[in-house]
Amino acid sequence: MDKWILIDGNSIANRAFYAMPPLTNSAGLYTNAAYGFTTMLLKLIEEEKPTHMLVAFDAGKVTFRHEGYSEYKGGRAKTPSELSEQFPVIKELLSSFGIAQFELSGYEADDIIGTLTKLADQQQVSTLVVTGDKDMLQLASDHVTIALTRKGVSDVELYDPNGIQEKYGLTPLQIIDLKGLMGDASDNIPGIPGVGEKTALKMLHEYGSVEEVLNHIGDLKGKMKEKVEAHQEDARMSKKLATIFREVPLENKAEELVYSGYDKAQLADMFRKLEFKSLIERLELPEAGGDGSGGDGSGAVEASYEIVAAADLSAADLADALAKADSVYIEAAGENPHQAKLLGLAVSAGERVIVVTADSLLEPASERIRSWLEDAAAPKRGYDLHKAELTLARLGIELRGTVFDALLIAYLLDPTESNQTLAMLAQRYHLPSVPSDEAVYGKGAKFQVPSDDVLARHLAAKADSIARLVPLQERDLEESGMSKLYHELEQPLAIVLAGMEKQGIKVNPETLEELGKELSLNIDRYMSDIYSHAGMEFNINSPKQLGEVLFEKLGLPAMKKTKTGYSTDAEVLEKLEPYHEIVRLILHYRQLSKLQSTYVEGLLKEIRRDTGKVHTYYRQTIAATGRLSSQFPNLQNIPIRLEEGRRIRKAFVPSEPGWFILAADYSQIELRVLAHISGDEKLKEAFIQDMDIHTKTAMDVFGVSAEEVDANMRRSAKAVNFGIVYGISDFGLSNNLNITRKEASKFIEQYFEVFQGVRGYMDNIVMQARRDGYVTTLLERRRYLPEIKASNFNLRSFAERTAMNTPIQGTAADIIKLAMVRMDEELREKGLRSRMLLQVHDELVFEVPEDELETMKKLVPEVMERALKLDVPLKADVSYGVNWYESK
DNA sequence: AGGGTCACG
DNA sequence: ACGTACGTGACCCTC
Repeated sequence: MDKWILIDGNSIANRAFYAMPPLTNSAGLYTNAAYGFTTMLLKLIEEEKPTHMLVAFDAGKVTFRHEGYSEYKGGRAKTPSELSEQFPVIKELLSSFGIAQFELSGYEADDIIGTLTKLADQQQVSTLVVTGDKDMLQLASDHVTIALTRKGVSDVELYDPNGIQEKYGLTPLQIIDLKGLMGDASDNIPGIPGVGEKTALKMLHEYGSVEEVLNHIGDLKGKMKEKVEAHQEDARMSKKLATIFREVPLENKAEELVYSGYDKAQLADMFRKLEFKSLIERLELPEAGGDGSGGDGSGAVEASYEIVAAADLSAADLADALAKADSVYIEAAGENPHQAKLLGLAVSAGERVIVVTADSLLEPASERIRSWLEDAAAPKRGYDLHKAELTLARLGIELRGTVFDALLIAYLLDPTESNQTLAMLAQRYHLPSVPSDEAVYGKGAKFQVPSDDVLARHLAAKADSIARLVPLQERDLEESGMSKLYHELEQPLAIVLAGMEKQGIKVNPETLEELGKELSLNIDRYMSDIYSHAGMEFNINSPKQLGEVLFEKLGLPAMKKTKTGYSTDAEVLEKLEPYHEIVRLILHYRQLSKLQSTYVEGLLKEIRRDTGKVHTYYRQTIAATGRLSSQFPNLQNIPIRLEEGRRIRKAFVPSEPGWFILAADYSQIELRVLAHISGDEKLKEAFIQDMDIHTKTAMDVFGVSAEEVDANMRRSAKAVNFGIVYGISDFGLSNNLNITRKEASKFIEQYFEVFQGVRGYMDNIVMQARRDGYVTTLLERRRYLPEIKASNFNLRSFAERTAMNTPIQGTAADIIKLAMVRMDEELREKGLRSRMLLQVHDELVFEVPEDELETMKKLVPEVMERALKLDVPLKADVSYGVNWYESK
């Protein structure tokens, strides 16, 4: 069975270019579009196993479309040189792959592909068209499926005629009419001004085609009638322009499409030239160049070190090596450091890397290494030493003297990058390549510890890589002004966090089990009620089955769709409540089963048999804003908003008899931070006078006195305040308050009238982000926002909101981190027995002996409030009780 | 493995 | 016109 894949080269190159970070090879050549294109090709070849492949490109600047309409594609921004220089590279890549490429002067890629799909239809060959251009949907048929790139390049959404019908309610050919009515700004196709997708779809559902819409102008009303009347010609021409020409003279070129696989060696050469190291690995292609000498012209430094087993060194040699250690790498298998198995460690010292396996580390002979790890005066430069500290702690080894952590620094340098592995860092800094963990260990069920030899080499490569990273990352940290943030905040915090995690918090299983029994009874009751209302049994937990019951069997109106079907989330269900009794039951069922599965059963599984405690793992290098995250279990999302769930907190108790749980949380920290960074006088004044901020906002926005603010006004003001912190949009606010966009827009305008300093901040920070490419917090934490310059409205708007939100959320994160480091010092210095256990973004939780209650009630808020001096006071409220629930 | 949903700040 | 509020993690289902 033949399978054709036809790729819109220009469209995919564009997508890849904007989806990938601005990657260059060491010669300075931009390679990001080529890289994205390549990953997509590899994926298509692997998954689709095509027998024929073609990449079509647009040729030249003028096509037949310009004959009737010279403005076609006018006003389009020039292709940036960083992209255009990659087209020859991409074409060369395609040759290496052995994939055919066409371009024909006077025609666009669409037309070539359109012509070939016509052929595919005639010959009934299953064909996949890959593009980022929605226009191409018009080519879909029984044999032709369109893969539209969604996010990035490799992620595509498939459309056949049924899919198009589902999504738009149109046939493939009507896609042309859609464009005819709404136009396309990127191709400078005018359409009818004022008609967007929504209006166009409505018209087409009613009349079927552009021509029929024009025949029924009489039925239209008001402004819309005038516009359609005035732009009839535009609509007709737009339809013509949007029609893909399917008669390109290609003669018998179809034979050239045959694809018979790529030549590994040839492709490897190309990948080496472009320095696609991870792809070379992925193909299991031989690594670049010979070892040591020669080089491959990539400019990468060659690794050269001797790997020595610690056991083979004399005591004197080992002591000598440890004294001049450049770096250490400690390997643990498993994601959860409270359970991870230590595999071994490697210390890089000059020309040698000393390797110790996990087993031998615990033997008496390794005493010298253990004491080195515990020696606070011996500096450790490593990678993810927070995790290492926890893993070692379970073996009775206390890691001390951390001065440099490549992971933590990589995170500060780019907190949005999720792949901060040493393999990736080595590549980014053009260091000798480090194999990926996946390549060495396998992943998932296939995970396997390799032979001692292979393991030693892997650990050595990592330790060596860290040693090489030290000067480079230190330079970058200094250049970006984050040295102080690292040395005085993040690194000390890592130690404090590890202490909290090792301590753990006691959870009473009986309390949870009791709650679980009660939940079980109720869940069963709701289940049978739901079944009887539905008239059948089904899996309520399955959104798919639930959707079918609600929207097909019971015929409730579907409000929202997801990628895979009907949306049944709480927002939708709440709107459906009046239609059917079952909806309320489902909402309750969902609430209860969430509590049962995640918080009763989930938490019970995490309680350590021996200590009765749960030990979370705070991750310091995940959140893009600088916040912490919490895993295994997540103790930052324990229920509180609803009473039923809040009762879970009764299970969190002190670990010593007679002690108390004490919790302190910042009041309105984000809005206080906003008052400070925006300098807004009104907002500052509100906090200086310690007013209820939402009431105050309502007073100012609605122009009423405190007594006149009713519950509804306060609720609106609260939503506006939230919106402000998130980077407000009228759409978001309207959604939240269930009001029209117009009304939301008016609210926002009124807010900005009053809080002009806030408006100034919002405008300013977006400009700043555009100018610098990043935004910062008060402590100089940085977040890059490359998409702030995107031409795609969505991407750009997202980046703009992020620019507004990150300095606020990030500064709040800075502040509580400062408070934690200070608090840890205070507890130590004052010799208090109280322990800091948890952080929940704006809240700190302690366990406190009774005789320290008075001290802590004063000390904790004081430390939190003095963590950083702002133009407005910080405020922390404190409370305590016999469990977390009671400390409210 | 990825999507949907929902818990928190 | 474009279609979203900012930041996370866990559980369940589906493929």
